[in-house]
Amino acid sequence: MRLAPNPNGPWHLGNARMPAVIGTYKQRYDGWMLCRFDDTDPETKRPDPDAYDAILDAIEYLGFEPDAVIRASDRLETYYEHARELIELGGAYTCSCPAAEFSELKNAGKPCPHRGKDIETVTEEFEAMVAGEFDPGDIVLRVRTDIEHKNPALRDWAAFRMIDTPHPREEAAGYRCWPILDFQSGIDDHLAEITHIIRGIDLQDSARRQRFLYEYFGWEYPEVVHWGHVQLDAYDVKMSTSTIKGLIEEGELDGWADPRAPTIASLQKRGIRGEAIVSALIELGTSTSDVDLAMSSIYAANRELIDDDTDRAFFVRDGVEKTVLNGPDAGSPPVHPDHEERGTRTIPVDGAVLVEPADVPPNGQRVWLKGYGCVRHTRDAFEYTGDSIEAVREENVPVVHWVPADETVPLTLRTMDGLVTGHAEPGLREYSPDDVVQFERVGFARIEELNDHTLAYFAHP
RNA sequence: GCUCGGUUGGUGUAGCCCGGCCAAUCAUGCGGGCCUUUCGAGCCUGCGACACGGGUUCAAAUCCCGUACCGAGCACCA
Repeated sequence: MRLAPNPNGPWHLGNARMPAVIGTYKQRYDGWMLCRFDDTDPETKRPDPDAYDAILDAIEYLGFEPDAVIRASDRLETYYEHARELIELGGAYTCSCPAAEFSELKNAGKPCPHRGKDIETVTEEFEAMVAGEFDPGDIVLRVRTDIEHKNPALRDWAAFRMIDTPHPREEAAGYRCWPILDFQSGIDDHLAEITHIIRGIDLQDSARRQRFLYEYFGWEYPEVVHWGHVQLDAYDVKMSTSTIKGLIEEGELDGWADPRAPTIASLQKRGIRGEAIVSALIELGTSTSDVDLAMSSIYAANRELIDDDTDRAFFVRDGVEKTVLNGPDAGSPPVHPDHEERGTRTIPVDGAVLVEPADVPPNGQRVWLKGYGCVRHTRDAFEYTGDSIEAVREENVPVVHWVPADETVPLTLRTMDGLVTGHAEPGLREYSPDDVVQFERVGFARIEELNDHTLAYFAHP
């Protein structure tokens, strides 16, 4: 199996489908998996030098490890060798038609004048291409298929073209004659002895084109599956590498890990496990129709993975301060409601607490401060009532979260919808960056920074 | 315009190849209830789909034809 990403930027969620599905097949059938960067376009889909490692990191985060990693831009000589061989086999010719002109002929099913060139001329011209003696647009090497093939997409397709823009990788910056994906990946898949290809529906005709190549060389084409496009709900930002890249450059997004961007990096920041992403992606299967991925299915998978061992904590948004009268000195809610053995956390109450505005009961009504006890809203304070828990069970007194007014951890929660400020309980200081906690009645969050200004990323409810 | 592919509940998916076991699976979502000192978890329960029209057949989600809608390719992008 192979993953063949174009390293033109860090990954979004759609790209994760490759390792998720292909890597899972590999694991299930004890296969072999190559990661090959198909970086043969230094211009239009120009590789981003940082993306190579970012993609490898993303694959690792998702829980997979390629058995080998190669870059197409290291392998130009191999492609040239095969092009020479193909020319010898009569399977390719150099063509200097302007693109528009060739397209017209092709659509009419008519061969262009260059199709009949002899092998010597073609070889000579191809070597001149390799030597960089042509300018972009002047000439291409075409694969001779069937100019009258009923599917115009398959007729005599281009295999190599000239590009003046140097490749961003220094090792490949000297090349001017670059193969087109259909040629490059076709050759590479065979040389790497790939038996199964899984990729996007946009490459359906690509497989048909490559079969012509395989026929010339007498090779057997791998099993191939094409899947449709994935769309996400819950995001305003389109899932497209170039769109996200553009928004970052314009300053609309704060980098690839901005929670508003549907990127792998952003989900990682939010403390969502790669495994959860994989399981949601696996659920999509490999149908050729387009599919909508509900973020809720990733959240559901993640919740199942982390709920049991994630500690609980209080985080009060936009806290309203209330003096507490006649109550105990501290509250002690459990660390995890389903695991008594993990004990309780102690939250001191020094005369006043902060609660969320919506949780302040009408005057005269009671509310249960979780892990502390029942208070009644009188005048402008919370008066401890000493009621037993029966007040909650029998009399429907609401249970709310709270933090002490004095000793808190000011915290900014970064969500998909922007920043939320508030205060977390003092015990949050005991955690470390990268820890995930569940803020009760708010949701799961991953701690990013824990110094003067504490920052956490919201994962999901 | 030419070519190729697709269409099962809100979403995803199983079933389709090899017609009957499908009054259509599972998950997620949403609603209700129970439980719970979280709006989390758990338990119970409800909602909701074979795109449409013909044909073949004793029998069609499944096979054939047509229509509609969606998508992909026809790049010197990947």
